[in-house]
Amino acid sequence: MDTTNSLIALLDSNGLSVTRPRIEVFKALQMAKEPLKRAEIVSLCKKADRASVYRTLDLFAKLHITNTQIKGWIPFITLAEQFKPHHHHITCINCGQAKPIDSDELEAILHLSAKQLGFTMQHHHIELTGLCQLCAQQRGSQEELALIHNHKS
Amino acid sequence: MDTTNSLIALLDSNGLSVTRPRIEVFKALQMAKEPLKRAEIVSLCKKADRASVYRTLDLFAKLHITNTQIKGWIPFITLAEQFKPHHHHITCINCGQAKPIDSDELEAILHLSAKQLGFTMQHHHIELTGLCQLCAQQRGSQEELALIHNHKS
DNA sequence: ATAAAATCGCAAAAATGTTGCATTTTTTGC
DNA sequence: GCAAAAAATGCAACATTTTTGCGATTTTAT
Repeated sequence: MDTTNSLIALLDSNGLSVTRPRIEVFKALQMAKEPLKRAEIVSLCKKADRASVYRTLDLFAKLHITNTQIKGWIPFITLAEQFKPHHHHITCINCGQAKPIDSDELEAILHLSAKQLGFTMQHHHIELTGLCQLCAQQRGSQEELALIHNHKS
Repeated sequence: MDTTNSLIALLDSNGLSVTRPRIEVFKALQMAKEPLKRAEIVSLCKKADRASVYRTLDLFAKLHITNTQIKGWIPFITLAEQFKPHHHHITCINCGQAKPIDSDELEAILHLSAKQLGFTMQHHHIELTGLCQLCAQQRGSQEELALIHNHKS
């Protein structure tokens, strides 16, 4: 799941345009597993002009969308924590098994809902619990069993 | 008082030559009250070639003579604490007045002494106390006074 | 859909950083 | 001190990175 929506929200809330170069730079940073040099970002963003990438990175730094660290004189860039791709989990209350939920639609609707309330969402945390398929089946059997017992008694 | 001696000691102890560009870069950093860009150091060091300055700054960073911090994509350089110019004090034990002592000869002889013992001095701390001129005079008078009293008694 | 505002792409220039090698400087061992 | 050896410099060309102005395009808001 990507966090593009939070980028869009932030640009929006600052009166800045949501443009293709900005999205592309953002996605390049999201894909990257390591900090990137600006030159690397330039070559990753094939559809964006070099100047635009530089301008975008300046902007991202000012908005604290990115962080910068230095390695051998060269600045390397990473997304700030709240912009890194993330996902949520649903946990089975019976067996404890957890599975990731990774849905762009979910993210989108959260942002949209917030926006409709006049908020710009910065961050969110979601906990889901339930019964996994297997546990649901087993519990079903147990209930049948209980039913039979009840009839007997 | 400068700390050039500690630079020389460090270069020496690493089998590195003490050259004019290295001294010049070091002094430029010493004079500077703010962190400097490499390009700024280049133009401050008029007698040293640009390439030498860059090579020297690489060296200084490796030897931890300098520290680097980033400001808007650009790395800025400062001397590490132990290489910053410093001075000592002498404090009057009577009135508490302190005055700075700022002597290259003092620094030099400390380094020399250490070297003669087979050491490469990295750091030092010196405390001097004494009587300032005024307090010395006053105490002189008091002693005369005490002397008179003693004679009387 | 349209006008206004924001941003882009381009291309040229400036600034910054790097490299190989002949020459010079520094160090070392008498 | 001096000569030989080792280390580092300066030079000059080159490579890379970054900036800039401006007309064209895209985005936003009505």
